[in-house]
Amino acid sequence: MIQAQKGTKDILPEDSSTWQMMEKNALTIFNNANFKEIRTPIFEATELFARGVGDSTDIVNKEMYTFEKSERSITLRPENTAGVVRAYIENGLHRQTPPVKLWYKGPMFRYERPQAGRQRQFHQIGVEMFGSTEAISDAECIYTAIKYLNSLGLNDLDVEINSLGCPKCRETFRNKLKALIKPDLDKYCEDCKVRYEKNPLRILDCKNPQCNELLNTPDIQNLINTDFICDECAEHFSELRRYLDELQVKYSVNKQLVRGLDYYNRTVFEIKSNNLGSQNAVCGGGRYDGLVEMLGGPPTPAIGWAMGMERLYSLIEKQNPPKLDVFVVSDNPLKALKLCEELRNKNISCDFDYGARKFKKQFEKAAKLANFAFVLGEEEIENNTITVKNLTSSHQETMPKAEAIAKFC
RNA sequence: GCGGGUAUCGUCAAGCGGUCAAGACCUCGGAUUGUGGUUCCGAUAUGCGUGGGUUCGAAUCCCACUACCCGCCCCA
Repeated sequence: MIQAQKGTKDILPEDSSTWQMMEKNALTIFNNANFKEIRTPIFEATELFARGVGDSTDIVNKEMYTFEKSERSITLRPENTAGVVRAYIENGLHRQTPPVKLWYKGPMFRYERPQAGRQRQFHQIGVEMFGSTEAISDAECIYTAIKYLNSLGLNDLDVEINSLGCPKCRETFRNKLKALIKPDLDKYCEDCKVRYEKNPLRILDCKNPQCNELLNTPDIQNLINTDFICDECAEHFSELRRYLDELQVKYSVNKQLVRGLDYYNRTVFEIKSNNLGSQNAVCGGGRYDGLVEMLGGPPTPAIGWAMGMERLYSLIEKQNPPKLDVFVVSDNPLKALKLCEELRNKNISCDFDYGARKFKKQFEKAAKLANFAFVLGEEEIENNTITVKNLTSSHQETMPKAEAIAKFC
């Protein structure tokens, strides 16, 4: 027996109403806020992710599904920001009046050990906004995420924000941090030694107790807690905070929030739930003002976020699959099919029994699947009538066919 | 890459070395021929993840393998 691959899952019919609800809410909320949907390919040139996501990230170093085809190196997208940026540049979307607001949803692929809230193929839904540095766009971006989550019935969530500063102030901070870490570098974990060279900020994110201990010196804590970012970035951040306050968004500032992707600068944020187990982030995002230019486009500020749909799914209340409007009960399958088609053309959902089984069996099935039964037996066929039975109240009535159909239009 | 756990019908699940591998749900059929959601009856694993071994005898004990799940790391 061939099984689904490790870390992949079938989304079964019983789950589909819930998934459709997630998608429907996204469509209305994002459309209303002038986000346009974009769909990019599921595979891209490996180099796009190596450069776009960053070669110091775990995603690029050990989690990509990469293969060679016709001497090209191809990778299944591990996230969608790099792909959207590529499409933005390639299709000249930067010629449109800014800001350009996009949203997407679709499967992503990361080769990791699966566990609760983590699969190898999973789905993300996200937004990207290009062309504005204004803090108000950061605020709208975060607000849109919260609004979407609320629409799914998720209100008990923790929003954390931080500012990483711009490349300039980050450089200063980075050097100061490296200087403070250097004397004890050999005591840090292997990962952190690599991070020290490639992306020292990520050391702040390390979960290793030993490293945490080492970071817990007055000098380092002082550096983290003193605003290391430049005046301009600080102003941007406080502006954002003011906007969020005005929008009555509850958040906390987490100075150690760094995010694992290299492209972020200034604003970063995460939205977490306590009901998820250890993979507790439902949403992560931030500003990436340098990425468009780095991938060959004109200098363009941008900000975005992504949510893990499977994580959302496990948090939201499951939707019951909707019942059919009508189930046709008949001992003449062909006539039943024809009646069904007539109903379907009028946008009435319906089905019938292929086996011309006993009416008892057909009613059993009707009650399970539909709100109404249309009985089309010999008598009804002869008189061109239908017996309409309300399966909730058990009330039934025979009437001309046209009248029965009209009742549902 | 490193820890821990579990594998019995489509699903949940009992079984702890000895007649035919409980039970429940689902599905299908029946309870005098066209009316359901209640009730009653019946059907449905020569099979207990795979391969070895121990034993007169194994789903039950031992070994190996495989798969999946959970945690670390990281991320959504």
